[in-house]
Amino acid sequence: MTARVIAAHTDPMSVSGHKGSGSPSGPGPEPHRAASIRDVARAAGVSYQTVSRVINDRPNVREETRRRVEDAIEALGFRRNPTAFALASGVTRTVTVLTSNTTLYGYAATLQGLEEAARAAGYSLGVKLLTPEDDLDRTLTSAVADGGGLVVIGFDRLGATALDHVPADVPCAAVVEAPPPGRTPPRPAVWADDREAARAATAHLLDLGHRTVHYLAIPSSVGTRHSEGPRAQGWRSALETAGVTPPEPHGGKGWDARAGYDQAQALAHDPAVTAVLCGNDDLALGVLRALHHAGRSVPGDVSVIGFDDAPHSGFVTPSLTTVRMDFQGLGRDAFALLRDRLEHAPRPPAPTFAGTALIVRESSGPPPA
Amino acid sequence: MTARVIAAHTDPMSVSGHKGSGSPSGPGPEPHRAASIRDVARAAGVSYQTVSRVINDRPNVREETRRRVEDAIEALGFRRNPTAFALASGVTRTVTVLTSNTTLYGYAATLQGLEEAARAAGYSLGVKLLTPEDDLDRTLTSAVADGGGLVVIGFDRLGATALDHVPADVPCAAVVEAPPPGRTPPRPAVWADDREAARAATAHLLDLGHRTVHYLAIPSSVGTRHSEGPRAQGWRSALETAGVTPPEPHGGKGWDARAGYDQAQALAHDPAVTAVLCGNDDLALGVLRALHHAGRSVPGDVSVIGFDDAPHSGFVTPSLTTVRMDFQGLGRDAFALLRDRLEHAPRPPAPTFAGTALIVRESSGPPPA
DNA sequence: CTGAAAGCGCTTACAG
DNA sequence: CTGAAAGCGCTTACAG
Repeated sequence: MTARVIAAHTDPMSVSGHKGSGSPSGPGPEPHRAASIRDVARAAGVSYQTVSRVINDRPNVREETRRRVEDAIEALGFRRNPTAFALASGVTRTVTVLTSNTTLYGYAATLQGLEEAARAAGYSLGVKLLTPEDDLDRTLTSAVADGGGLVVIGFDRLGATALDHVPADVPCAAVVEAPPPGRTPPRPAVWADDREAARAATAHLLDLGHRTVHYLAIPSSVGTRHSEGPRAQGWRSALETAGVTPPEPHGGKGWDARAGYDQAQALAHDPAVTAVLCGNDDLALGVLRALHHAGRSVPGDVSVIGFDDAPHSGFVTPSLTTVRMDFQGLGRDAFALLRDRLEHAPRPPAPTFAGTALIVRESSGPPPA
Repeated sequence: MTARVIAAHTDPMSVSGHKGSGSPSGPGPEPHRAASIRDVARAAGVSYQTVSRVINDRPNVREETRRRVEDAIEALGFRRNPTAFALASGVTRTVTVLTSNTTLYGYAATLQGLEEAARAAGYSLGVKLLTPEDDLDRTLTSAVADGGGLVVIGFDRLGATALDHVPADVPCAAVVEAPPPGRTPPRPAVWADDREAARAATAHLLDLGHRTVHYLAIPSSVGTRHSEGPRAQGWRSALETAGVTPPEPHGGKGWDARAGYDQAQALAHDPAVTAVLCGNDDLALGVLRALHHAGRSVPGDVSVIGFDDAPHSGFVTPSLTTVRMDFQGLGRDAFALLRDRLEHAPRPPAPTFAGTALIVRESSGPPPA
């Protein structure tokens, strides 16, 4: 019933504190001031500007001089101080991602794609959590002050709002739930074709013979009242195409299995319901559970389809028919967009095509006879 | 089947580039050089050192002067440049977390706890992913160069190895799988009592009447050959206490449901097996699935217990008996440890007691008669 | 209580 | 091809 904390105070001197030639305390390597550009210059017998040229791969350095400097760098274990670099050059190889969540599968996977791309490009990655209680402007200002660029994950309302508040002159890319409205998008952004994916999932159920399909929504980043998210739109459009009047959508109040369970009560107990499309897999798990408690079988009595293809969705029973998304690809693409913006790329980034795909498993089938 | 990328190049000027009084391009606010300490000083009619005093809450500033400076700060929207602050002061309010994973529940939740604590303390949080392919020393050097402190998530071998390689003079705290061996721990660290939790879970199964309990392991951060992780130890110890010879543990080759499914084949098809403790909930889901495919019911034929209590574990069928962990608490505590180290706290941090708890649900019950 | 100086580690012009 | 100067925005002593 306990978590333990143990503290070891082995080194009373802060490495970040100003150096003094303090006597080495205790065993181990003595606190070692990092070599600076001047130390390297001295060791190589050149001026420190020349060192700067070498570490920045600038031309106009004699081959032999360059070699001597490189040897000194190696010998002293020199690494350029990123803080000083940032201050002097005005360039920060940093990307800060703003997100309201880091544990839900879609968010976590997007974050991972972002991280991989950032690391590959030599960027550091920062994370700032968006919370309703927190002062949004404060969070944004502090993110901007950190330098570098911003990537906002705009899957939900909080993220979308944050995106709207990013000052126009701050380099920023976004991964969003749906294409921004209007012809001149305010920001570089990436998104998956959720609308089409939802349409295909709904059509799959209709093709199976269901007379209609109910929808349990995730909270959307776009208006809750007058408009709905792309997944809901795709569902609605598939029904309309088939000449079916869409029933009232459910949900919209949460993302997790508990929210799915709670919000599916009405659906689960309505014998007319034979097919439910869910805004994500967690919600679908909750629906499965509600159906179980209502004594209805899946897919015998009711078919259920999820969204996102979380790693465990193929291993629950019944395994979940769902839409596979490429969140990591979205993250990578968003980083690429930001980087182009940051580094003044001459050409606009090439469109990439990461896929969505309907994965049919056990939870969907024909309606009861 | 597509993800779309759209690029908007609304602002050709980089905000991070050196300012020039560039003509404002297009609509929107013109690129605005952030106010500096000198701008504030000018506006307030004082020297910039006085501004420095005010923003650092230093004494020895006349009340009226302070007020004038604060007004100027407000009027100009001044925010101290963190990069310059870091360079001049040698203090970086940044924590970089090193982790091999960001999507598995335990990692993601720990990260979230870290983020919350960091934000509350006014620290920025960076994330660096640890990969087997990557050069560990390079990753570490770059993390250290970013300044501030490190928190490494040492749940697995990669994390534990990284922790071992952190130079002794770098401020660092860790969240680890098990208490560090030896009496003088090398680093401030936090951990939960996994051993005791696994013991309790195993005892629960024994109390239910099972003759023995099998174990499906997660990969451990500690030696795979001569030693085993704390969860395995707790399981083993509970069996031994009950006078039962522990069977050979399974698993150790992966963390997710697929790994659980694959590694549970032998257990699932062995009629003598009536109880399985799993290293985490994902593994348990895979075991449930393997059992289902083998035609064995849970908990009728076999009881299954997981670890971690992931958010959906209560909503699968059968719902999972599992051990609830306080990963967020672990993250918060690790940050507190690091902060104390960074800010030279006089007192060692007080031990905190975050809980683990056995949550009994549907997947465990008495053995078949 | 307040100001003038020097410096953090680097870069970008500007000389030679 | 290489060096001396000025500056990034702030802080920490040091004067008054």
